[in-house]
Amino acid sequence: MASVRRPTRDDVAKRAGVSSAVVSYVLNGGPKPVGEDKRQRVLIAVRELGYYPNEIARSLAGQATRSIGVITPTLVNPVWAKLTMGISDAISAQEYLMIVCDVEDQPDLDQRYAQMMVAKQVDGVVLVPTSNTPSTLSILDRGGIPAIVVEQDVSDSACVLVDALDSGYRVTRHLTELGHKRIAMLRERRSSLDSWKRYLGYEQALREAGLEVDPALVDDGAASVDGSVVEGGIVAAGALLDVDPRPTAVFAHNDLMAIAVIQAARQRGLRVPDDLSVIGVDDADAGRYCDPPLTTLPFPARELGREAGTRILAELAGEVRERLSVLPSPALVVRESTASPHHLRV
Amino acid sequence: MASVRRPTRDDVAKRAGVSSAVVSYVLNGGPKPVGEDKRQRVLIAVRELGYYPNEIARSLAGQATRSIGVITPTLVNPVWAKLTMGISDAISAQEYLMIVCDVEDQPDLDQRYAQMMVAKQVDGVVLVPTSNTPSTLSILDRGGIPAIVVEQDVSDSACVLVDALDSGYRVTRHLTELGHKRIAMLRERRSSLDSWKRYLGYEQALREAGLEVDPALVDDGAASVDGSVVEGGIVAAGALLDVDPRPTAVFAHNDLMAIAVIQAARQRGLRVPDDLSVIGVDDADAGRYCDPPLTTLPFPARELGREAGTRILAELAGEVRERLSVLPSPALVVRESTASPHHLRV
DNA sequence: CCAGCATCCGTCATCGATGACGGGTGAACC
DNA sequence: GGTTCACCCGTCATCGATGACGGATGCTGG
Repeated sequence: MASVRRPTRDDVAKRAGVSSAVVSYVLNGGPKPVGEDKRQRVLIAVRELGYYPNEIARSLAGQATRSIGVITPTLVNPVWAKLTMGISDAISAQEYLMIVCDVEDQPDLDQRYAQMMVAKQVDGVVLVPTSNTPSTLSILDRGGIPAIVVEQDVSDSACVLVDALDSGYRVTRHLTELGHKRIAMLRERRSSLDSWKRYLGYEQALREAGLEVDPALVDDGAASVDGSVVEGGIVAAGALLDVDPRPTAVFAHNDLMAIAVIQAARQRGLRVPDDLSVIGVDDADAGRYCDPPLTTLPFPARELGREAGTRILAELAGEVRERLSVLPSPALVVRESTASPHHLRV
Repeated sequence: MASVRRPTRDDVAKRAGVSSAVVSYVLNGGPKPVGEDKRQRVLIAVRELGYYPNEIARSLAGQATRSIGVITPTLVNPVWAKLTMGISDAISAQEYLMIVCDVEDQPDLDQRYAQMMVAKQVDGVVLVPTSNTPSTLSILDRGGIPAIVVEQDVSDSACVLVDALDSGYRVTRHLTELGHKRIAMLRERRSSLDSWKRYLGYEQALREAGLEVDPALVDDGAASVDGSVVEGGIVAAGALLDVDPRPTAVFAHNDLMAIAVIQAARQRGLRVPDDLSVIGVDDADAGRYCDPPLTTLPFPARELGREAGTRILAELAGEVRERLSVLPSPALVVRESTASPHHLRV
């Protein structure tokens, strides 16, 4: 374990035979120019000592810590993991570091983390929806820390989200174009905003296709299916499949719920896509390799994160932007879980 | 945007009519006791002002930043994401924060991150294998920052890893117990240590079952299959399946490669598990929902992370431990991709 | 009544940087 | 040769905490 004290700026100054301010000037481009000879001597001393400034001290003196906090539900859900990487993409290019806090359903942990962010003086925070966004936001606000909210539209706060209405519309449109008339939607209770907007897109696509919205075909699922538990979803999916007349297609809130639908269908002896088309959202690994491979609308998590990171940095730079950033979903990935309904096929 | 200056310790002192040292004493349990009246006044002032110490300043003065750095290949791979959460489990309980750096195959980025960790004075670093571990370690070491390496056995460094030999042994044993005689192994080139140790376990299990190790049945796969690309693995898997006489079981390095094996088998008209048993490692989502559901040995990523976090903290506390922590794998999850070989069944 | 000793608490140097400010130096010009 | 002005660069207050150190206060006992 190295225990030699790291060289400080004063050490450099001494070795170069200049004052410590000059070292700062050379390194940070001070307000005044520095003579060429001294500049060289500083540079040499820096190299010889392997000096680099202590960020902690720099943060104290300056006002910035060059770090961004990320408060997220859980990295176990690949969507949030990708989002986090997107943030990293955007900020690491500017030499910012990322402090990651995963809340994972622990009540009030988001607020405690927010408090720690304030104490640690991060320059900004990206907040992925957790239990109590508003109070978390107000802690940050009181601490004077700019925040940007992802996938939630909180009034007065900068937000980044995907165009969920369009997502719902495009998914549903894919099904109507295949000729489906009875299209069910399996929503998710928790992420209400998204689910609701997708529902509006669903309605819109149905209307455009001249179809009625049948409330019996819309279900709010069970508890959220977060990264692993399909089992719970199977029950909800089953309810949808038992409606009479049975739907010929199901639009599930995410891929895991879509897989639940597939399994529920299998339990009832229905074949996918012959008897039932199923479509999800996210483009999760599980959907890619399940049977049949799932048609899905990818969720642009990484791009979302990138946008969030970029916006936070822009805000720090004093740029003003629209309060909302709305990103489009990528193109639909059509695999084998969707097809025209039976009666239309040869 | 709140812009009012946060109260400082001096503000508290002034309001309580005491000196600033007393505030510190009350808050941190100073070396000397504080009179009850003043203590109360400080506490009241703290509450009224909503004061909490500035961590940056505290870090400068004290020597600790109460933060741990994590340098990881990518959070897109759920294994590392879970590992990261495990670290968080361990350290957040002690009010430590986690700085996450994902390197994602960018050469030298690990070293740049290490340098930033030193500059930021994190108290410790958990290093998940990236391209050049040794030089990254030496940067940290020169900076006087304790590090712990995960899933790599670097001499002289504290390491945390799973008992890969035992993993390989148990996976293979499952197959021999089912009665398989020709068992292939699909290794991974990149994470050589793990793959090699599992191979040793594989050998051991074969020997115990009185079987020969046939080099033709061991393949080093193509490039790593990291979180998404199964396609590349299919080719390597195919080569294994074309050996004559054909293996009746394949032990794949991870679930995604196992899925590749399943797909290669399907391309050849082989049925799993009737004609071929397939087993993977990790317990990934994809394996749970693929067809047939994959038998797999879960990889205790979260526990690994927890152990790494705990050890770093222990080291900071001055506790001395064994250089190596070796964790066992969890119990095998038997699903439907493994069965007794054809000729043994009724 | 005062020395002696606890007990409290305030002063201040320190951590390692930043950058405003002002003083010194030398060249140019009159 | 003296003034003036640029141009450099060193001094020092500051950021917001910590905690060693020693001074003041009050109580006790001789």
